[in-house]
Amino acid sequence: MSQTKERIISAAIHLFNEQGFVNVRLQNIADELKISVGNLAYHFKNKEAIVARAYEKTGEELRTILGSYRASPDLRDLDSQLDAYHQFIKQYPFYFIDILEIKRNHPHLHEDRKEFIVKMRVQFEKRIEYNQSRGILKMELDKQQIAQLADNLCTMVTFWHTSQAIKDEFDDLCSFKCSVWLQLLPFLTIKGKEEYERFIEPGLTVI
Amino acid sequence: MSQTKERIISAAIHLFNEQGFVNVRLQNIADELKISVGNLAYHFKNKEAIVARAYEKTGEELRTILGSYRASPDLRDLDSQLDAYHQFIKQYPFYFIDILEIKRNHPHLHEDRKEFIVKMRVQFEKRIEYNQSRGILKMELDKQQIAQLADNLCTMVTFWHTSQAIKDEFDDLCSFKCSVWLQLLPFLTIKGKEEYERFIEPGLTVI
DNA sequence: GTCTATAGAGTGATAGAC
DNA sequence: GTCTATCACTCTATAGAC
Repeated sequence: MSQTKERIISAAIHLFNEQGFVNVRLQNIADELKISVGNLAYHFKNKEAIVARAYEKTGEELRTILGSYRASPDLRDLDSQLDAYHQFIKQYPFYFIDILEIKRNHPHLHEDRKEFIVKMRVQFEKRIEYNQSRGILKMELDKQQIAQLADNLCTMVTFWHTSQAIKDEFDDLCSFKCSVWLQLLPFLTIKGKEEYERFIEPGLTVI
Repeated sequence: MSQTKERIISAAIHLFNEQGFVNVRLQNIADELKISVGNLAYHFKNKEAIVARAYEKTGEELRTILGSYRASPDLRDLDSQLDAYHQFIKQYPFYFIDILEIKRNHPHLHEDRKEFIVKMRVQFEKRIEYNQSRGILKMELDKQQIAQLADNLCTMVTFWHTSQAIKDEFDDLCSFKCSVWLQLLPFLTIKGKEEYERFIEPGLTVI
């Protein structure tokens, strides 16, 4: 991909992050790069192509994060993944705003998102089950509850940025981890609490 | 307020719920009512006035729900409030989409939302503390964790609809309650579990 | 109160010169 | 590859007849 093309996507993502892609005009992108709208048209057929490429790029990042899942995902491994998710959220907040706009007007991109969310949920489920089998998480959680918990975790990852934005609060890592970990902490066994305290940097007291 | 004016708001809300207020044209509202756009202009100065009135109306509903908070909010009382929140979410989903759009372009309406969310969070905190003092919720939760938990509950109420919409799932009451209750169940004491099982209709097994 | 007609301000896409 | 100019379209707001 040509350098200008790259720069266009980069500028577009930057603006999408701030205003949502619906509110970004081709003119805005052109201004940001000090090029003309006509030049934009040379590199991308239309606005949709720009949006699609931006989503493609974020998709690649997400795939990387989801691909880093290991066979033995202990608590520290989960915590690392949360770091990765947080970095992603900070870098591509636009992926989490205008979600329903994407669903309505770019069904293909929405399908991709759905796939990502399913994968994310399945990973959370596997993590929970694996850590149950290790005696790290309580066994009282049944299948249905594990699915529900994994679902809640996905919801938190997906909407945490917007939730912070409403409150005019920053996307800081600690706050993100607290939101996520609080949902898991009460299910830790004694052994689980030990592992958590040993490996995870403090921020939230173990319950 | 005149009957036509009421009908306009009603139609507007109906369309906002489906497409988000940004995507609803004055023409759409007029078509829905089989009146002209010019007539719309007679009743409302501009589109913003329609949006503002729609939000005003939802605000009144929210105020009612938040106002039903009682001095002794046991688990059953919380469960009733969840019923009310769910009904609200089903009736006014538009309140939960385009949130950032409102923030950008209608700061005044956004301030109202922020106030509501603060009140909701404070109520959740009070509920948690009250039920701790009753021996229904474990005392291990400290101030910071209570605040975090209340915050997570608000996030769930705010984004549950959108979360369901992404998955093409319906806004059914049971699913909503499961999402919320799962965050509280692990903190129930023995006594708390008894009260939960006694009063709350099953759906999620007590942990 | 309700209508038609139109002004006026974008916005995306395209043609064609350099 | 990059630019200017312009077209075609959408949407809100307004004027004025009935």
